Amino acid sequence: MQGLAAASSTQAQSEKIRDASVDLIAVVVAVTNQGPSVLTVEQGSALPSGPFELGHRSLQSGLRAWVEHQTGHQLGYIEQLYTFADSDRIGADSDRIGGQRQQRVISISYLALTRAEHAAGEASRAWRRWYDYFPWEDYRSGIPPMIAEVLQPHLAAWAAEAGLGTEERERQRRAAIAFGLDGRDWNEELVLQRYELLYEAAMVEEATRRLGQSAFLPITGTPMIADHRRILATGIARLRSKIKYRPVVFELMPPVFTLLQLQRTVEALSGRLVHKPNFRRLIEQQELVEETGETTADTVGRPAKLFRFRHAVLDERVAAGTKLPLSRA
Amino acid sequence: MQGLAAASSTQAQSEKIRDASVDLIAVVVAVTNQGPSVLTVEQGSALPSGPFELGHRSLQSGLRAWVEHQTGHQLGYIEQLYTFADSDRIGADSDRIGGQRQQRVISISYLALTRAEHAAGEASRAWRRWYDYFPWEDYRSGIPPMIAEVLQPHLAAWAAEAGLGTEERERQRRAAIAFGLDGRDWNEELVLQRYELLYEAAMVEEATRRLGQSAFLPITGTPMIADHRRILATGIARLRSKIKYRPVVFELMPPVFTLLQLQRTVEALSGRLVHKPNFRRLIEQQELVEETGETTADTVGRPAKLFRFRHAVLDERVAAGTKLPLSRA
DNA sequence: TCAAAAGTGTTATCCTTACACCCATGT
DNA sequence: ACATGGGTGTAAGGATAACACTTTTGA
Repeated sequence: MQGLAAASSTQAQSEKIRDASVDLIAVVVAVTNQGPSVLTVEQGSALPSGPFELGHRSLQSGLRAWVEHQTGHQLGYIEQLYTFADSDRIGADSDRIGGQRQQRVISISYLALTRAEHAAGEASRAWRRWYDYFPWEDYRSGIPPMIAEVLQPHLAAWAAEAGLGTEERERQRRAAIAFGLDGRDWNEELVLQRYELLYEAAMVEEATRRLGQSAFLPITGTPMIADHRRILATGIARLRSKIKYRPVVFELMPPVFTLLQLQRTVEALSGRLVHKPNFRRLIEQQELVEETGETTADTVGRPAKLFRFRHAVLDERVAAGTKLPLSRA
Repeated sequence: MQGLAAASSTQAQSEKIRDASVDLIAVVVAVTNQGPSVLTVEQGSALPSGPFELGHRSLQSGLRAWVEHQTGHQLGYIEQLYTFADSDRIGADSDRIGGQRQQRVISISYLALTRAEHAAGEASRAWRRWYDYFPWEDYRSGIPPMIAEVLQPHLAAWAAEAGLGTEERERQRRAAIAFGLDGRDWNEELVLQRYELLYEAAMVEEATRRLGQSAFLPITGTPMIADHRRILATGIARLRSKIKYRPVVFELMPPVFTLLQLQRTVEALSGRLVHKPNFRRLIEQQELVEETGETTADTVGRPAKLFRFRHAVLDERVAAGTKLPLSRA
C-alpha cells in the first residue's frame, strides 16, 4: 500500500486529500403503534448523525455512540448502506476558503433495526412515520390517490418538457417503471428510483433548494436537510428487499408475537397487503418460528397462538437460495 | 447538518477527524482464457487502489482514474462493496507521530466487471486467477482435495485449541457451516466467512503477520498486502450472490456468445458445475438472450447458435423476485 | 465411425397462488 | 346472532430437477 501510494502521488501530491471529514448517518427503523417509523432529530428534519472521531474504535461503534448521544437509543442490528462523497456538500462552507484548504465530506450511511418499545413519552416524537416522507410508498389501502392525482400529471409534464424526442420517451419510460403506470405492476422495492425521479422533476422540496425554481410545482412529502431523505429512501429500499430473503423482520418484533402481528409488520415495511393464509404457511414451512404454547388474551376475536423466532435458523440455512441448476448434486 | 455537528462536537472537539485520508480500492473481475481473474498490481500482491483526491469529481471517477493509471484498464460496470476504517491500518506509520496528528484511513472498496479482451501481452500478467488466492473455492472438479487433507484437520485442531467447552463447539459449528463439513452442503456464497475463519485459525499468511507465530501451520493460497485478499473475498462473495438474481454475468461476456460460453462463465464465477439442459432452459425461459441468427465456426462438435444479451430485460423486469404472498394482486 | 458438443422431451416433485371454508371468542 | 380475527383444506398452475435421448459437426 505505502509503496503504491507513494509511487502514484508524485503525479498529484498536493491534491491528495488528507483532511477529509467523515460523517456517520443512521437510518434507524422500528415499527411503532404509529406504523413503520424512523428515528429522527431536529423535529423530524434530520437523521441522527455525527462525525467519525478518533475516540471511536470502529465506524459502527462511532455510529452507535452518536445515535445514543442524540436520541438515547441503543442500536442492535446494523448494516452498512452506502458511502458517498456528495459534491453538493462541498458547497457553501469549505469551497471558497481557497485552493489549499479544500475539505471534503465523506458520508457513510447505515441501516439499523430496533424494537421501539421505549418509544413512549417525549422520546416518541423522535420517531416519525416513513410515509410522511414518502406518501406515495404506502399501498396498504390500495393505490395512493396522490399518484394519479398529483404525481402522474406532473411527471408527464416533466417528460414533455424534455422536448419531443428520445429524451421525452426515456423519461416517460422511467416514470412508468418506477410508479407502475401504463398498466405495469407496482414494485415496492424501487423506493430510491422513485425519489430520484421526483427530485429530477423538482417535485420534492430538496430539489428546489439549489434551483430556486420552487413555487408552482406541488411539493410532495416532508422534506429533510441535505440528502437525508435520499438516505432514508435507500434504507427503506434495502429493507424492503432484504425481508424477502433474510429473516430480518424479527429484529423489529417483540420476543413473542402472533402471526398476525408479524404479518402487519411485514405489510408496514413493504407497504403492501399480504394474503393471510399463504403468509402463515410460508412462515411455518420455512420453520422460522416456534410456538410458545401461550395464547393472547386479545380484546376481540379468537385468541391467537404466540410464537417466538427460532434463532437456530440463522445457523441452519445460512442462505437458502440456490437458483443455479447445479449438476450431480 | 452544520447545526448538528456544531452542537455535538462540543463534547469532543479536538478529537474530530479532519485529516482522514480516503482510499479507493477496486476488485476488477474478468473471465479470461485463464479462468475467473482479478486485476492486480505489484506482481499480484495488491489490488489497484489509490487515495481519493480533490481532483476527482466523485468516488467512482476517482476509482476509474486510479485503475486506469495503474493498469491501463477502463472500467464499465461498478458497484460499491464496503467501507471500513480498519484499526490495523493505523499501525506503524501514522500512529506514533503524536497525539495531535493521528491519521485515520477510510477504505472504500468497489466491485467492477469488465471484458478482458485486451488482456494479452504484458498487460496479461496483471490478471491473476481467483483460485490462486482461494484454492478451496473451486468446486468445478469436485471437492478440492485440500479441504479434507489440509483445512479440515487444522480447523479441527484450531477448534480443540479453544479448550473443550462451548467455544470449541462454536468453532466446530462455524467451520462445518463454512466448509460444508459433517455432511452439510457446500454454499459457494460463504467466501468471506471461509477466509475469515482461516484468518482466525492463522492458516493464511496475512494472519501470521501481526502474531509472528508463523511456521508450522500450512499457509494456504497466495497472500496479498494489507487486507486486500479479504476485500477480494468480499467481491467474489457479492458476485456469486448477485449472478443469481440480477443479469450481471453479461457484463463479463463478449457482445455475442454461445450458451455454453455463458454457462462456463457462470461456472467459473460460482466455482460449481451447472446442469447444461436445465441451464439453457433457465436462460431462455427468462428471456435474457436472443439469437443473432449466426452460429459458431467452432473447432469441434456441432456448431452452436450465437446469442446476444437482451438489454430490454433491464427495463422490463427491474426486479422480478416477489417472495411475498401478496393479496388480491 | 467416433468423440464432442448442441439441443429436445418427459416426468416427478415442489412451491406458489387462489379459493373456499370452519373455529373460537366477545358483544 | 354476528362480527372479528384465527386457522385449515385443497386443487390448479408453474417452476425445478433429474433422467434419457436425438442431432450435427470435425477428425
